Amino acid sequence: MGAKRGLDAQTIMNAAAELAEQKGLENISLLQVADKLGVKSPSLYNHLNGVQELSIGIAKLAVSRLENAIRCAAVGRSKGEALMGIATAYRKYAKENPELYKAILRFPDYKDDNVQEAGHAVVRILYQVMEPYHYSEKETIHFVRGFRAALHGFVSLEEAGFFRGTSADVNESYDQLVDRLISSLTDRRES
Amino acid sequence: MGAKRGLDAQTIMNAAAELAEQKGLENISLLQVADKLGVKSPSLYNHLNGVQELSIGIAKLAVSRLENAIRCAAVGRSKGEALMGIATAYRKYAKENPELYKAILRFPDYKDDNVQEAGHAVVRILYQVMEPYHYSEKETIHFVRGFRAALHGFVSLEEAGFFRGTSADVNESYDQLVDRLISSLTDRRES
DNA sequence: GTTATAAACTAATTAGATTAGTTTGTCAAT
DNA sequence: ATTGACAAACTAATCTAATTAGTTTATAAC
Repeated sequence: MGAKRGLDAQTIMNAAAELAEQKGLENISLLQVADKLGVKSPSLYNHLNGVQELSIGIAKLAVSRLENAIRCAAVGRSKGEALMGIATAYRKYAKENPELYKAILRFPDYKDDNVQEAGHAVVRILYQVMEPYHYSEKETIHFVRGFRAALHGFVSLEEAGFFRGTSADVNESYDQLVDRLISSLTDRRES
Repeated sequence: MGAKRGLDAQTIMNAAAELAEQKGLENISLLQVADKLGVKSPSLYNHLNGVQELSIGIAKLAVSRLENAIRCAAVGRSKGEALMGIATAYRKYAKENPELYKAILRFPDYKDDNVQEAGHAVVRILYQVMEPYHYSEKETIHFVRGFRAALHGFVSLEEAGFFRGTSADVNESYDQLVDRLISSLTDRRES
């Protein structure tokens, strides 16, 4: 029977990512991924070493798509405008791919250089955008950490449903948060 | 055999929380919780309806402890000082209880009034602290959402290991972030 | 003391991950 | 064109975990 050579790791990751977005990150199994691909679950072991590698693969996929989205948002813009564009793209990505977005969080643990590398991609774009401000390296790092934390915190609390109780416009809350941080930057420059 | 009446839901949650902190939130099972309590896993079903209720229980526990920690941090302080105290206590809690902290995120989904209630506890303290600023209700909500998002985002990226690559002091990054937000508040008042 | 019941138990089913060992296409060298 | 090696699929089996059904037993109320 065995129809040969149908699969590779990338195909598996794509199928898994799609399944994750449909059924939730927690609810995917090798069994279901294999089903979706028309093979038996042990066959997947020819291309990956168990379910943890599946998680890593999904996380890499998620990060590289996020990186792409925010890179696009930054081109042709600078300083505050670029940061605002990145913030908007970041939240848009998280809203459109909530399960993939969650996958990003649970992965720097994996001590895989390749993965570490991917994890820094988002930050590297922010460093580039920060260049025109001429901050010191340390000051840049501090700001970028905070900025990214704010974006991540907001979108993940939003997705988790923490902002549902109150009526105030969530877009407005996000804009205000991002504005506060960007303003704190320009204020410093002008002082 | 059956030794009777040893358990209740609270005892189970406490054991589960302890186990979660030891072995990781993902790695706890009813089997292990039951073992730790000296019973068989089906016995747990007399006190809860499956593994999801265990998650809910752990989450409630985690939130109520967090609420307690930040409430203590706020007493006797006001405005910026109170917000800074809360920020410090928030991060301290997350660092000391990383697994419990993670549990908080995956729970507002559960449509349980009791849980929703607990989820708002942290925010309610922030509303109280904001009162002296005399912001409108909507403005208060916007700020509180952003503030909380920043705290959450920072501690969860930190715990996930996203700040490991660079050498800059992480405490300093956090202080700067919180300062930026608090300053943006007082600036507004003074304008 | 008897009895009802809650709380424990055992046994069995299901889903999932993983390993071992087997089969079968495909490709490359003859 | 044939064949032999290997990669990639397979089946079978094991293990862990959740969950359900049905049974037993301690205790509290009478």
